[in-house]
Amino acid sequence: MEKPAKRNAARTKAQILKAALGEFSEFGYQGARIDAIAKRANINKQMLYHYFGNKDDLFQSVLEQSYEKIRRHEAELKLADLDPIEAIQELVKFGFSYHSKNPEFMRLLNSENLQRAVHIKKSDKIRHMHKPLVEIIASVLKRGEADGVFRSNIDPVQFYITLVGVTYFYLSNIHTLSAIFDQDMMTKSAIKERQDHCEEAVLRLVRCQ
Amino acid sequence: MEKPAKRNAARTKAQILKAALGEFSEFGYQGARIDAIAKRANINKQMLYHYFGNKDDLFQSVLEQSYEKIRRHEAELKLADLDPIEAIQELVKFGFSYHSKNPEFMRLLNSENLQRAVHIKKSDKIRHMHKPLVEIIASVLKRGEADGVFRSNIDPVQFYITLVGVTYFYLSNIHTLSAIFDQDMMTKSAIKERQDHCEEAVLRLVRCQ
Amino acid sequence: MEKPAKRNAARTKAQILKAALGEFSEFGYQGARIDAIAKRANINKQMLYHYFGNKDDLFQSVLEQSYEKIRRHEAELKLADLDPIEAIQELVKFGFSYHSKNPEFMRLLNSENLQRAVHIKKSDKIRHMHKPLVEIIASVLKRGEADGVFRSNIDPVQFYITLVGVTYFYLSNIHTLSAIFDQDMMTKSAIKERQDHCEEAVLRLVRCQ
Amino acid sequence: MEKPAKRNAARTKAQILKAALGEFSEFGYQGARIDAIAKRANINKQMLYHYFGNKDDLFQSVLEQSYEKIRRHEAELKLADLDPIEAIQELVKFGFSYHSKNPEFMRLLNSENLQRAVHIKKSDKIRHMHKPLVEIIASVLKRGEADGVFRSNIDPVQFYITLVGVTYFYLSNIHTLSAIFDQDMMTKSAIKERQDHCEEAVLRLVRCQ
DNA sequence: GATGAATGAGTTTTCATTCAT
DNA sequence: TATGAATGAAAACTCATTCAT
Repeated sequence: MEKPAKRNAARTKAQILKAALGEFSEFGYQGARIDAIAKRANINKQMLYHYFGNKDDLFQSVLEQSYEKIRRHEAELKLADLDPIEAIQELVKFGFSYHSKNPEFMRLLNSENLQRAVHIKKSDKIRHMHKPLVEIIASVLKRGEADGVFRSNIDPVQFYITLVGVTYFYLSNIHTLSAIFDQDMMTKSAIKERQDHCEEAVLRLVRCQ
Repeated sequence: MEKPAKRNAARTKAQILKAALGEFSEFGYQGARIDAIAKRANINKQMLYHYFGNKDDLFQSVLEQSYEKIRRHEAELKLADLDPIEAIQELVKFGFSYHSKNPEFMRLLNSENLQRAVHIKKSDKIRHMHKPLVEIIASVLKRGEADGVFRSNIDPVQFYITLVGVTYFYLSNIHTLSAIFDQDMMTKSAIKERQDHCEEAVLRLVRCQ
Repeated sequence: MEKPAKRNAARTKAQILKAALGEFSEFGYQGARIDAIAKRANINKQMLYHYFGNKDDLFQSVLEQSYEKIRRHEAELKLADLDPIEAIQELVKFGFSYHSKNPEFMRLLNSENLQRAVHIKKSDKIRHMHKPLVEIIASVLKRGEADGVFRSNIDPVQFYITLVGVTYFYLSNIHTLSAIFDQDMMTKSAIKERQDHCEEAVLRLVRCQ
Repeated sequence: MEKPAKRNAARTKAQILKAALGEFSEFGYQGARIDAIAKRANINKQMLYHYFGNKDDLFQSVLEQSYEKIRRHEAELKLADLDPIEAIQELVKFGFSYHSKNPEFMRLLNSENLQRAVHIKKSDKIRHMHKPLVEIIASVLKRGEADGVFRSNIDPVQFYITLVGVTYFYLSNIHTLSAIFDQDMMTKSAIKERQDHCEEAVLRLVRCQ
């Protein structure tokens, strides 16, 4: 016998978050519709307000959840167990595969930048999520330096932004890039080619000589 | 003597485009308000529809104008007159200064990517604007290779995307980056630091060894 | 005790339909105003969109309801119980009294013809409403023929169109006819005179000799 | 050598009237657009206001011209030269052929009835156009009575309305009738069948016994 | 006589949010 | 916890008409 679908706060909330992620990432904050989210979540609109306050707070929750997810996946890379070069390669690979498989996150950030990061700024959760990441990067760079394979004095934040910039920019702007360069950049081979290029660029950035 | 403010189609159109650029870049396509554009342009709303059809077409016109502008500025760099290394440095510098001074363009692209490049895809103008750019880049890379300072077989499109990625990504995502890394990335010194980092990264990408 | 005026979907829908019938018939589809309908219905405009979709669909609903009503009234005439001559007289009488008392229906049809029947064509409901009517007419004609009072081979659809034509045309075009013939055709006596004339015309059409 | 297209009041007016007839009859008074009329007429919108005042007055002008045209054609039938039966047949035939070839007039009247004949009521021209018509009909009926082929005391206005009703109603409501009876009533054979039926109906109405 | 730029009020439709049950 | 009816403000877009040249 099926459990009754009623009165299950946790599931309702999860449904709403999932639906909201879909809607927000598809249309951006401004283009997303509360009605559409409710329909996607198969719940009553009022539930959404009950659990999440309003559209802004809901967006913030979605963003928090999404940041948590990517940071968790990054943490699972176990970069500390890899030698520095491999760790960098792993990071590039991860950037491509994660954003390819989860393009919603890029689109969420896209929208959030358009909104000048209002939601992130309000979220203590998100703002305290990134120190570990910087520390992990810093430690990889340190180890590489110690091993004599990486240059010294590479700023981990700058490096991270470059790493993400080369990979993420391609994927997040893939629509405009495909259009202006008149080539489909979403094909598997195009993405593979790009990934190789990025690996090259990032390694050359850190390596000695 | 004041020129009469009335009955001047060219000026009206220019006012509308300018106002639309401001509004669209500030709030994105979805967040922009036709009423607000009309008010900014100090014209009657109907004029906007008269000259530009509708919100979509207006956005497209703004985008076309903006692409024209940046490509025109790029063309004025006279990269052919510089030696290859200098040309690359000039490109990095240009990327920073142009987008710093004209952040509207990045925000327009941001919005356009959220819309999956619908407007660019409709615009023949834009789609035929980029061949010259690729050719210029290719020629710089060729010259560097001939001079023995650049590696061979660097794809100009890949290179360009990387070049833009490292510079543009920082500036276009500056709000979220500032928030998550809890540092103000919009200060002059932060931008200078980033620019140096980018120059380093891009040169290392193309240089031999 | 008063029933509470709030939160009653059925009543709200009925109010909207009634108000829409009034507005559409008074001004035609194009002349009708959604705002005016909402005001007449004493409801919020959005309710109208919530329940009926848009102006077109609302018009269609009004039309369906109106067709249902007249066909229901026709069915209640119990023509099968009358002898053929009386049945015909009853039909003429009905045509006059119904359209006199419910001029909205004529005006709706007037508007719908101006729109080339777009709404009817979209409505399966309406298109399946008329077979019974034709069958009833056909059976009256058959009985009259069997009784030897009516001519043979009268097409029921042609006959029905003529029947309606002579009665309905007078009432539906009463404004232009009154104006061009410079007589008030809306007086009781004028309508009575017209009705007698129609009865004469229709009976002469079907009778033997 | 071509005459210059400029500064020709008569032609401009004629173009406007023709365009207005097209637009008004296609969409009705309310649905017609001044802009569209100007475009159809290939003239400047202001010309329309210059020559015809406003939308209402323009509609009235179109209506007057259209009534003039049909009355002129009717007058040319030379019914006085025909024997009464033939004259009646001629009238039926005329009704069909005229409205088939000039459906704009019906649509104009359709719209005008929706507007409760406001324009006709304002037009002295139209209101004085119909006496001759009634007189011609009356004279045909008189002659038929004198010849012993028509009944006596047939009211010419009633008769005329019936005559028009049976023919015009079919054509003016052809869209709704086709839809509800699910047959294409616009085919040549359908119109021929209807015309025969109408002739039968009208003759039976006037003939003795 | 002719042009087309300009206007203000209005039209349909949408949206985030709240209320009653 | 859940439902869906109800709201008011605002969104994009349109229209008849007038003004400046």
